[in-house]
Amino acid sequence: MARKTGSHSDITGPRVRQAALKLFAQKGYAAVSMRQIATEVGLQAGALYLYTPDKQALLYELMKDHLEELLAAWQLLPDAGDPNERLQQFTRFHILYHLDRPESVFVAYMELRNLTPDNFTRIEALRRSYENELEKILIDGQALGQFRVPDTKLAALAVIAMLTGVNTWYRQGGRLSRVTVADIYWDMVRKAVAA
Amino acid sequence: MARKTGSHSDITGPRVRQAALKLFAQKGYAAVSMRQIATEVGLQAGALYLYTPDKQALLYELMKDHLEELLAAWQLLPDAGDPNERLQQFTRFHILYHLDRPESVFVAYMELRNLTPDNFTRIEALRRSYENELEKILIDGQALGQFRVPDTKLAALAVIAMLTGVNTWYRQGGRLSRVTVADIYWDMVRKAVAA
DNA sequence: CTGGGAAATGAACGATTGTTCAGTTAACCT
DNA sequence: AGGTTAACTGAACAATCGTTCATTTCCCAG
Repeated sequence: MARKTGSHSDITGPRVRQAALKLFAQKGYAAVSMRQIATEVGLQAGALYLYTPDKQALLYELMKDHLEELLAAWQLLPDAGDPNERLQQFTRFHILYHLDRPESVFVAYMELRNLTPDNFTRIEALRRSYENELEKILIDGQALGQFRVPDTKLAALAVIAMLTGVNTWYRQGGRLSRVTVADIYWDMVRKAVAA
Repeated sequence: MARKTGSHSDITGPRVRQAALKLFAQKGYAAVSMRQIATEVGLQAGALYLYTPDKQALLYELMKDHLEELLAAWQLLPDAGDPNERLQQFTRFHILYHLDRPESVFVAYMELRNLTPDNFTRIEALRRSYENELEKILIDGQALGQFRVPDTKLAALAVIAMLTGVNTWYRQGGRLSRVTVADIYWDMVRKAVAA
C-alpha cells in the first residue's frame, strides 16, 4: 500500500514539523528517532525525507522559525516611546509569547548543542538580535536617567533569563493566571533596573 | 591484554564519573555512548559496568551529587542574621558556586527529562529544597518590611533563574571578573525585591 | 614464590539508528 | 477513460546502541 487516501504534501509537511517539535520537546532531539516522528504523523520513516533533507534540518528549521517569528512579532508592536513603557511592553510580550509556545521555547533553549556549527552560528545570531532589542530599551532609559543598571548588556541577559524562567514552572490551571504572572514579573523587572 | 599496570578501582571510579560529566555536558546524555565514555577513560565499554549498574545511574548520581553538594555548601555558610545580608550572601554564593561547576550545572538543568520517573522525583525534591532556602530569606525579609515582593515563591524562582543565567554567557577571561559579575547581579537582585 | 581475587579485555547479543531507493498506489489532468 | 506524477511503502544498508560474560592479566597477601 502507498499513498493513503486524502494525503497531500502541503498538509503532511507541517504535520511532520509539528510532530518533530512535540517529540523533540518531550524527549530531546538525540532521543527521538525518525521512525518515532513518522509514527506520530502516520507514515513510514522513509516518507519524512520528502519533507526534510535530514534530521538536523528538521531541528534547525524549528529553531530558526521560532526565533524569526519571535522577532517579527516583537517588531510588529507599536513603539511605546517612553523607555519605561517599552520595558513594560517587552516584559509582558516576552512572558505571554513564550507561555503560548512552550515546546518551541524548550527546543530553542535546550537543543543548541545538537546543531551543526554552521547552524549554531545562525541561531546564535538570531538570539543575539532579540537580546539587543531589550538592550536598546535599557540604553535609552539609562540615557534619560529612568534606569540605572551597572551594565546594560548584563541587565538584558539577566532580565531575559528571569522572564524565560517562567516557562519552567508555569502550568495551565495553576494558582496564577498568565496576566497575573506578567504583572508580578513586571514589578520585579521595573524595580531591578530602576534609578 | 587485561588489567593495565597501575590500575586501581578507587581511581578509575571517579574518572568514569568525571568523563561522563564532561561528555554529558558537551553532547547531552542521549548523544553520548558508553563506548565514548570508556574511550575517554581509556577503557573498554564493558569495564564501565564495574563502576555503575547502567548509564541511567551514571546520570542520576551526577545530578544527585551536584545538588546535595550545593545544598551542603550553602548550609555550611554562617547565618548572616539580617535578611538583606542573607540575600546578598545567597546571591554571591549562587553565582560563584555555579561558575565553578559549569558542567555539573549544565547537566543538572538540561538532562532532567532523561531521568527515569523515580529518579526525576528525587532530583526535583532536591532542587525544590534549594529554592526553599531562598524563599525562606524572602519570607523573613518580607515580614520585617525589608523586602516587598508580590509573591515570595515566584520571586525565589525568578531570582534563581536570573542568577543561573550567568552560566550561559560567562566565559573565563572575558571583560568582567567573577566577583564583578556578582556585584552587578547583587545590585539588580537587591533592587528587584526592595520595599 | 605462589595462589586468589580484583580489574579489565574483547567478542558477542539483539535492537535500533539515519538514510536510500525501487516499487506501488491513488489523485489529478486532459 | 487513461496516463502522469506526486505521495508513500517496505525492505535494505552499514553503523552503532547498552549490556553481558567468559577469559585474561596483573597486583598483593601469605
